Amino acid sequence: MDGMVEENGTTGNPPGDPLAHSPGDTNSSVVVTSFPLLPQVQSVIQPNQQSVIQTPANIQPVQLQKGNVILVSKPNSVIQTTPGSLQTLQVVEAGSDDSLSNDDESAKKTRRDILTRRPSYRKILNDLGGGEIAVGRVESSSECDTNEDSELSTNSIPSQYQTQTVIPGTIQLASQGETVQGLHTLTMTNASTGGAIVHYASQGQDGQFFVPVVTQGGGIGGGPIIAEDQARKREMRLLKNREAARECRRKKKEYIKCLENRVAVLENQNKALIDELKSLKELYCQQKSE
DNA sequence: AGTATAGAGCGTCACAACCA
DNA sequence: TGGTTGTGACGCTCTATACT
Repeated sequence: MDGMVEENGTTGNPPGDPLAHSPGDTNSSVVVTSFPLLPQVQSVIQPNQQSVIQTPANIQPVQLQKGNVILVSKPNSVIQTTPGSLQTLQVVEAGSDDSLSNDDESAKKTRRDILTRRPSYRKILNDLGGGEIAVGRVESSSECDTNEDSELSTNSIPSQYQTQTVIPGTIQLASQGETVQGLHTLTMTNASTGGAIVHYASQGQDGQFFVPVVTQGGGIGGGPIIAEDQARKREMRLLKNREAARECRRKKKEYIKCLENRVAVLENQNKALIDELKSLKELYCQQKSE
């Protein structure tokens, strides 16, 4: 059932989850409740079981009216979704104006998604076809788009980074609106070692780096072919590492969220135990005075 | 309005661990 | 032993916010 919040005992954590529960843990005291607005969700957390609220990836919003409480009294309990899709749990007062703030959040997110990062100079160069851009021969921006063999399509170049030729051997990357993002200049000069020195200049940072050039039609001894193969391998390695880094960061964030959830659970449990101790003390004092 | 700063995200590099 | 993968570290860019 889509969006159903189901009680799940000890199977809620993926293998290797650092927050995995120990099956021998039997502490439990308090039960929780049902969700009045969601008839299909009842008794989601039961006593004497490790408490995990687990949902499929496409969780539906769960709305609690004021006064309802999710009380997790089992040590190490967490509230989680399917692996890789941890959602933020936001508890707002039902019927209050705060619930409308979700629109602002989504609008902010949409705005952030629209705004794209400015690619690095190396990425720009790779997108442009690397060293295959002939020095002094670039006559129009469409020249760069003819590199059909490139694994990275030039279509990925944001429209605001379209190129224009100013002088032979020089490529200027002008932002849309001319001066919104500043002007970046790539100047390529010949190098005696079969490559090109690329000088780049932009706001606040100038420098240069070497780009090997593969001549069209091959060369003597297959050297350019090897260079092309190495460049391709490097590109593949970078691409894989890029994705690996992305995945690694996603896992790290997920792990941190798990830790934060665990802190919240433990704090709630601590508070509940303190309250219980307090009430037991009062009861004891009453009985003693009688 | 302009500037400084913090925080977040990203790409890349280096390195260790793992595997065939 | 060479290739692959995961992750920490570093630098860069961008955005939001505070301050002047």
